[in-house]
Amino acid sequence: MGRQPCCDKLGVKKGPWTTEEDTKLINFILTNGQCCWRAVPKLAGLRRCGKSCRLRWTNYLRPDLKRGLLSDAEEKMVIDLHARLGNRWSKIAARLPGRTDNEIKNHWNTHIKKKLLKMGIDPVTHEPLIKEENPTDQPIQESDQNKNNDHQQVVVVTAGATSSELDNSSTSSSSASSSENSCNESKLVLDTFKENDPLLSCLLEADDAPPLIDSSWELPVKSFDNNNNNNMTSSWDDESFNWLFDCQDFGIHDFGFDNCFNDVELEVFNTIYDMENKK
DNA sequence: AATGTACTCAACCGCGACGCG
DNA sequence: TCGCGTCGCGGTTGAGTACAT
Repeated sequence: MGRQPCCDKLGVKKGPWTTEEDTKLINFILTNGQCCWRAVPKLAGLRRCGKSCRLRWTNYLRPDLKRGLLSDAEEKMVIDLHARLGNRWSKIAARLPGRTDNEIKNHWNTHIKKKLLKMGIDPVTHEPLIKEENPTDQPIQESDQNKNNDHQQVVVVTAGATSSELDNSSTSSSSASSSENSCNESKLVLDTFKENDPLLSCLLEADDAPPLIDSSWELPVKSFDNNNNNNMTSSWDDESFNWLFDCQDFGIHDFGFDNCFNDVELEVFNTIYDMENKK
């Protein structure tokens, strides 16, 4: 007996989303918030599987998403977190505000992996790829890694920081190989690294804080006037409006938001829209 | 200009985790 | 405790695009 499909396959559309579908989904989430994803397609009038709706929203339509390539600081952060957490992209993404697990995963596979390999670093173990010095293919002990000047910074930072700083339950291969003895020594190097990288430092200092992306993400629906959905007092600021442009060159009218925002917000929106068009 | 190849990234699939009755 | 339904995650795919020949 096979597993039940996540949704009724019959009549469920697959493939790229159209602007119209995006509009429907956005309108629905904005007016109802994120509820039972399984029910979303039906309620929003979409011929999509709930899973697909959730993915589309979290990976593409969410207003707090950053677009474009990861910055150098973000890349460093991803490498460091990957060394600690392994392929737990959602955990990594949670520490990078505005970035999705899918985006980070893709970036890792297409950019970072190659970069690390070019630098002679195994992207899986974060250890040097020097066969001559390690002919038995045995994992390199951390004390040995520290002697390798060529890769010292990255290797020490990535491997050394694996020890329960972030996540005690980490099961990545690199985490499993880290030893308690070298923890303090590596921590010192990590601190040095953090000093040289303000963003990394900032993010690492917030280890005990809840995931940034979750706490900061607030749906405008909270500000809806229940008596009149058209009279929304949105919590979105100008930056959020900008997202609508940065996202995929949509305009507010494409989403049919004309009725969702009040006059002031529409005016702000139109001003931004005009500015964007003049660029 | 036409064709082949490499690359990117949105989207899908299947599985495990979790919550609830 | 067990079974079921749902959600979220990570791996993978494939369409679209860029670049090379």
